[in-house]
Amino acid sequence: MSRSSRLLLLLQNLTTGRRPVTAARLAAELNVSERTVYRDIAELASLGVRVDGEPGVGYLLKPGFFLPPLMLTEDEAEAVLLGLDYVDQRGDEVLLQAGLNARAKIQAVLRSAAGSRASVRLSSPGPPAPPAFPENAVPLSRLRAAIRSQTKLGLTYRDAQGAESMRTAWPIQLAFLHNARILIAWCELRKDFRTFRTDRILSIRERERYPEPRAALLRRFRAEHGAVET
Amino acid sequence: MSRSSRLLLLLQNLTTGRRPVTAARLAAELNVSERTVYRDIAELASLGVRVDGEPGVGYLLKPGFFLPPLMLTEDEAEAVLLGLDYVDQRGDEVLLQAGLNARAKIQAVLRSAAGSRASVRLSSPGPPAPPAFPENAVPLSRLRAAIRSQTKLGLTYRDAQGAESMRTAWPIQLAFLHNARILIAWCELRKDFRTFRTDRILSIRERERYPEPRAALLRRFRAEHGAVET
DNA sequence: AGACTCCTGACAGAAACCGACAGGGAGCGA
DNA sequence: TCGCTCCCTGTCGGTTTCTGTCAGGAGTCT
Repeated sequence: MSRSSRLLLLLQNLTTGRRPVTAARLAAELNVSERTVYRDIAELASLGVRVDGEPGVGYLLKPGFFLPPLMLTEDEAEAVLLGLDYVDQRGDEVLLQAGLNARAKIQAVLRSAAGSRASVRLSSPGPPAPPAFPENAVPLSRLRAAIRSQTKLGLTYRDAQGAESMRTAWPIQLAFLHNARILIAWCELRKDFRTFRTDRILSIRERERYPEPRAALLRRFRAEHGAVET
Repeated sequence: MSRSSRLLLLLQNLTTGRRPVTAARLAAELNVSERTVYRDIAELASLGVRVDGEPGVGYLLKPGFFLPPLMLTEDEAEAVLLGLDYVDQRGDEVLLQAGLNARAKIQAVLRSAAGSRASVRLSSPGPPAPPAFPENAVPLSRLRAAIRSQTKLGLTYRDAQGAESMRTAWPIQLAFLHNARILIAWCELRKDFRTFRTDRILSIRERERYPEPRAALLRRFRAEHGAVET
C-alpha cells in the first residue's frame, strides 16, 4: 500500500468517527507501526488537516479542513456567484484565481447538497467596463503583503497633476473599482487618510510595522470618509 | 514539497477547471517533471479518483467527486466576500437580502474553520456609484419569476428616444450594472437578442412558456453578443 | 501530415520511508 | 505517590520509493 493511500485511509478513519481514536488502533487498522502513525498524522497536519491529539485520549479531527455542505438557497447561491462574476471583472490576478477556485468549491458543495438543484444563472454582471487596467509599477501582491503584515510604506507617488511626492503611509486596504485599483492608507505627514491609485505609485519601500490595529484604522476610515474618492 | 501535498494540489487543479488540462501545464504548476505528473495521475487514479486522460487533449475529471472540496483559503474567502460587497452595491432587494444571508452563512463556516482568528478584510469594492437606481414600473421579482419559468412576456417599452413600443420577448437573464438593471431577452419580432433597461419597461404581460431551454439561449446570447450594451 | 498529448519502460542517484528502540511528558484514577 | 495510557520526539540503518532523463509508442486534433 502506498503512503498516499494510507494517508487517505487515515484521514477517512479520523473523519468518520466523532470519538477520539488512539494511535495504536490506527496502527492496527493500517498495518503499520505506531511510530509511522505519528509520522502520518504529522504529515496530514502539514497538509492542513487540523487534528487534535490529546495524551490519554487519542486523536480527534477539528473542523476546518473540508468545506462543510453550506446550505444556500437558490437566491443566495445566485448572489454569491454573481458576486464572483464581479470579482472576475475587477479583480487582479490573485483575486481572479482565488475567485475561480472559490467558485469551483462552492459549486461542488452546492451540487452535493441535497435539494439545491443546479439552476441556470438568473443574473449577470453586465459587460466589463475597461478591457484592461493600467499597469502597476509596484505589483499588487507586494501591497497586499504590506497590508497583511501592517507594514509602513515609504511610497513615491505621482498625483493627477503629474507632481511626484514621497511620504510614509500605513496601508490598510485595496479598493477594486471598475476602472482602477486604489490603495487606502493613513498618511503620517497629513495625519489623515489618503487614497492612492496603484498605477500612480512609482515605488514603495517596506519599513517597520505600524502599531494601530488595521481593523481600528479601517473603522476610523469608514467613519470619516464614507467613500473612496478617485 | 512532499508528494502527498503535491497530489492534493494536483487534485485541486483538476477539480477547478472544466476545461482539460495538459500534463505539461500541471508540471509547470507543480514544479515537477512531466513524467512525475503522469506518475501522480496514475497514483490518484489508484486512489479512486476518476480522471480521464485523452491524447491530444489533456486531463479532465469525471463528474462525481472524490473528496469534498477543501476549506476556502484566505484569498478565496476574500474573493467571495468582496463579490458579495459588489452585490450589495448593485443588487436589488432580493439579491441584497440573499447576499446578506449568504454572507452570514459563509462567515459562520469561515469562523468555525479559522478558529477565532477572523482576518480583517483586505479589499473593498470602492464607493457605490449612484445612491439609488431609477424606479421600475414592473418589479424585478416579476421579471425574475418569468425568467425562472421561461415565460414569454408581452412588454411595453419606452426606448431612449422616448418612443413606446410593444413586443413579445423571451426573458433569459437580468444584468445588474452599476447604474441600471437590464433585462436580456430574445425578441420574437426582430428574431434576435435585445436588452431592455428595466426602468424603461412600462408594463409586462405573462404569456405561455417558451420552448427553447434557457441555458441554450444564454449560450447563444453570449456567443453572439460578447457583452451587454446599455 | 504535422503538431500535440497521453502513456510506458528503464536507469540511477537522491530522497523518503519505516520499524525498532529509547525516552519525555501530560492527564487520570487508585 | 504510583501506575497506567497515550501522545510525542529523536536516532539509526536497511529498504523502498521517488524523480528526472532518455527513448520510444500510440491516439487525437487541425
